[in-house]
Amino acid sequence: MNVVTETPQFNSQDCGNCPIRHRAVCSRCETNELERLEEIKYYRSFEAGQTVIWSGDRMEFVGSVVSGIASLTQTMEDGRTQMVGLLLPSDFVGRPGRELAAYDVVATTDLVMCCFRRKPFESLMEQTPHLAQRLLEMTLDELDAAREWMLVLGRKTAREKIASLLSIIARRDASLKLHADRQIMVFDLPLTREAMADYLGLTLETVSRQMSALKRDGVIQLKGKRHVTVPDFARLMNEAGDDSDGGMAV
Amino acid sequence: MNVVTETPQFNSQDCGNCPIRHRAVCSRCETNELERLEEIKYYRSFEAGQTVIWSGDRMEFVGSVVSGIASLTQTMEDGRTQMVGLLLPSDFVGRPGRELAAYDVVATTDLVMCCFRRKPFESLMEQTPHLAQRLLEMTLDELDAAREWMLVLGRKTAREKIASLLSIIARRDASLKLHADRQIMVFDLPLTREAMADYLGLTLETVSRQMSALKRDGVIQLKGKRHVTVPDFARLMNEAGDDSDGGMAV
DNA sequence: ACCAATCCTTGATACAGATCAACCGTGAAC
DNA sequence: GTTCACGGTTGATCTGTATCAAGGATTGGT
Repeated sequence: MNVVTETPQFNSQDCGNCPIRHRAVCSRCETNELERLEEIKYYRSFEAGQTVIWSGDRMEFVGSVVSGIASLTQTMEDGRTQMVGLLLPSDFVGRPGRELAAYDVVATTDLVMCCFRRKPFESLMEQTPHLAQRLLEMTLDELDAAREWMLVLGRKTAREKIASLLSIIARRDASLKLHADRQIMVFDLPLTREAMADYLGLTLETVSRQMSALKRDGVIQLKGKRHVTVPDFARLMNEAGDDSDGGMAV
Repeated sequence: MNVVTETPQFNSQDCGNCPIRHRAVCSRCETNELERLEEIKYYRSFEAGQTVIWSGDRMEFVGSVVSGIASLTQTMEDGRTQMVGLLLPSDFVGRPGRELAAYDVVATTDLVMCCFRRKPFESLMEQTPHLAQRLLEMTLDELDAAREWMLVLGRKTAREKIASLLSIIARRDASLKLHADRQIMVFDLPLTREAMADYLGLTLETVSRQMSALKRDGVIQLKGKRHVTVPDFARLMNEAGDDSDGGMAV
């Protein structure tokens, strides 16, 4: 348990990002349910690189990412690792009903999480039907993301994999400008080359080479190692092997 | 819509396999809810190779596999395909709230599905909290399976991939004998070499070669192309690169 | 009995990405 | 100011899997 601070540095209003609470504030919630959710809520902060929870640890909480980025990682005995999920703000962590964590959760940037103690959360879920419905929606979205990623891992080339990852991060993180008829996107990569490799099922050398190739070919521009400009988002999508309309699975 | 028969060849009692109905028959269900579930239920049969639904089609139903095996498949414009899910008996198909199918669903063997018309199922779900809770559990299990598969696709060798697939099928399908201290498992492969390749992110030639190699090395025995005997399940698990205890993510 | 269609196996060769290795740039510690 | 650690780049070479190609086994149709 690598807790750095447990300072409640947000008040209730700041938690709009949290899909659980956000959804809880709805016409169907009775006041006391909302209060009970507040009672079991607390914040935790982590520094980049810290492990939030180890696979096999007892899960004392569920919660969602308020700010920063975390990753879900699986590791084989011989050290091969595969990132199985990227947790961006508003993503949910933890599984109601599960005692032990199945994956390592690592903060890849400084991270703030909105947590709920698991046991009381579970009982609240039984009494508050729309909590389960909301979690179901979120879980189905995650399942879609995982399946989309299976196509990336199983069938795409290294170059397509990189482009796929960049377009996912751009879609969720980038500041966007419209320029003539192109979408220009600018963002900071929250991942090291090694973390990108672990997500993409590649080595860090291959990631580095393909990043250089995409830069050379004008698909992206790099300032430093991490600051990325995508001059034409449709081109990036095309490099990723996806439909140019940028549509997600519907 | 490749419906072959819509004959209700099962009566209510036969549907014990269906997790939705199974769960519906519980102390918390009021009789009229159960009756409403019966009203919107119907069976559909498919022959091996038939497409249950195409990606992009309107989803008229959700449901679960009663017998046989189906696969969820994604295809890129250039024809590369990746299987993103294997649907075994009791697995759920379809997403409440989604209008259009995101994946092709194909019967890989003769298949019987227990279906519920989607719209009424959705309203029933809103009124019957434990249906959403049950679906949440099932979806979380699928998410775990998808993430386990991401490790297979991203980091395992061809030989390990084959062993992983065989052990998954063996765990769910095989008849099991205990012999001395070994677990002997016998089952029929429900997939062609090509379907295995699509699941594993390989070519069918590589699948064939690795099957031959596993046979040569005594990890499996083959009678014909499809009938598989695993003389020592722990050995197969070891070949898959997993813990020898055979445990799933918990 | 023959043919055609599937599904599968095996061999030869090509190539994408892994591996091994050297080196660069930056920022923190002393 | 030097050193060290870390993240990143690039080059040379190796190798696992894809690709291309030929042919075998089984099944069903005529």
